[in-house]
Amino acid sequence: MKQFDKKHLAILDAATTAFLRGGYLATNMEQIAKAASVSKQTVYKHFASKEELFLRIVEHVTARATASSYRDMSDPDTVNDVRAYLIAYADRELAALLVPEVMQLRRLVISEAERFPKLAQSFYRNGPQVGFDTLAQILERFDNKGLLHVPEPRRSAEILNWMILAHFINRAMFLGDAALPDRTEQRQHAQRSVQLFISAHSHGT
Amino acid sequence: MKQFDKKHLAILDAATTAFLRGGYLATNMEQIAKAASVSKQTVYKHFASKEELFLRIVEHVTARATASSYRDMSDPDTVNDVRAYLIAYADRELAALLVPEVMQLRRLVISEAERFPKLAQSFYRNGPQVGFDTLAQILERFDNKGLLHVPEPRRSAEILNWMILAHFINRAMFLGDAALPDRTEQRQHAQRSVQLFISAHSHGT
DNA sequence: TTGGAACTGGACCGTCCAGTACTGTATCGA
DNA sequence: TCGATACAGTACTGGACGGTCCAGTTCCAA
Repeated sequence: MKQFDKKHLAILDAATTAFLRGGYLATNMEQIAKAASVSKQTVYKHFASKEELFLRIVEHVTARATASSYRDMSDPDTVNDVRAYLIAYADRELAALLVPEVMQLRRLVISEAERFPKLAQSFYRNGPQVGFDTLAQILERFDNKGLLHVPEPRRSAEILNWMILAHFINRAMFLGDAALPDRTEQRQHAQRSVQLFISAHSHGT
Repeated sequence: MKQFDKKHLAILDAATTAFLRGGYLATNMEQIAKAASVSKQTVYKHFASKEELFLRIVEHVTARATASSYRDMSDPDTVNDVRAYLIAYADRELAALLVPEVMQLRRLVISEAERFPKLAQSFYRNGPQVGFDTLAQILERFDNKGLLHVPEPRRSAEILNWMILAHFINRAMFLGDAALPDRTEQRQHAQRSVQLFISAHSHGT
């Protein structure tokens, strides 16, 4: 690996940590340079401005978080046990999203939603909305196969998605990452919320 | 009203607007002074520092928002129509919380959760947690009267609360206050989420 | 080995901002 | 009416920070 690329990554890394921790305004370019063991000039050689560096980083972290969440799920068409499938889905989502990095990213994007509205829109599209879409497709398949009664898959997906995630995410937004639930608590919550949803959407109720 | 109190209120007002709009760091004391038609000296006569002014304002707005939300609900013990009662509850909560002021306050507190952790904790206790408590009590009464089957009222309250609020709040966090739903959409959502909850918690399911 | 690109370290510029100091004026209670 | 207090307006201090500049050094490919 070239020296150039090494420094580039070091800067990205240091900037990611710094911005996620302190937000946009509270982070200064000298901190970043020092944390990357690099001179300020070098930072500006790689990134035209503080703003550009910030945008690149958010983009990067967003992509990483989304990718880790909605991957490797088995095809809902080959599934019979709806309950087990949805619990597995919920559990995976909780495990992927309830981590400090994603929580910090959320805080950061919300903080800067006024200053960088496009950034916030992009985050929402590539984050939560992907979750709704994925879940809506799954629910629609189950409805088609007669396994579940879901006349409005998109609405139901939005509600179910937040039944799974909202409490822990919101708690962490305010009380910090120390308030994030451990895996045991996550699994219990996955079961509870999916059970509630299925009870309401089984046929004959 | 004394001149002193008039200025005091003018400063509070101007600072509220400024901080809610731009956040802590992006707001400066001269803006506030000018917006309040007051000299900077006068601002510092009333509030020792930027930080103190900020804390007072958040406290003030939090109290106002909480008060407007959980008030004037009829006694759940005298109620027979659980569905209508919960829909009214949900609808009131949506109408009270899905307003720009509360959304801006949420963004602000989340932004500053690192810098002012006590503030964020206080917001969470006086906001969301009050909602959980209120709702948990209601559900417990209904369970006691045999109108609903809710073995874990606290957990159920957390889930129901976010079924009602999470989607719109999260959308507004990222897409801005223009994405807030109108009253019609709020009412529909109140019905949908309460209906889902009740379907799952009726006896015999 | 050599030439150019990348780099360091630090000085530097312009700007912004919290908080203070000072001068003169309006307000108000006794 | 008189004295104290609050006030406007403005200049100022001290420090932080984004971004630039420059002189000298290190790295690397040809």
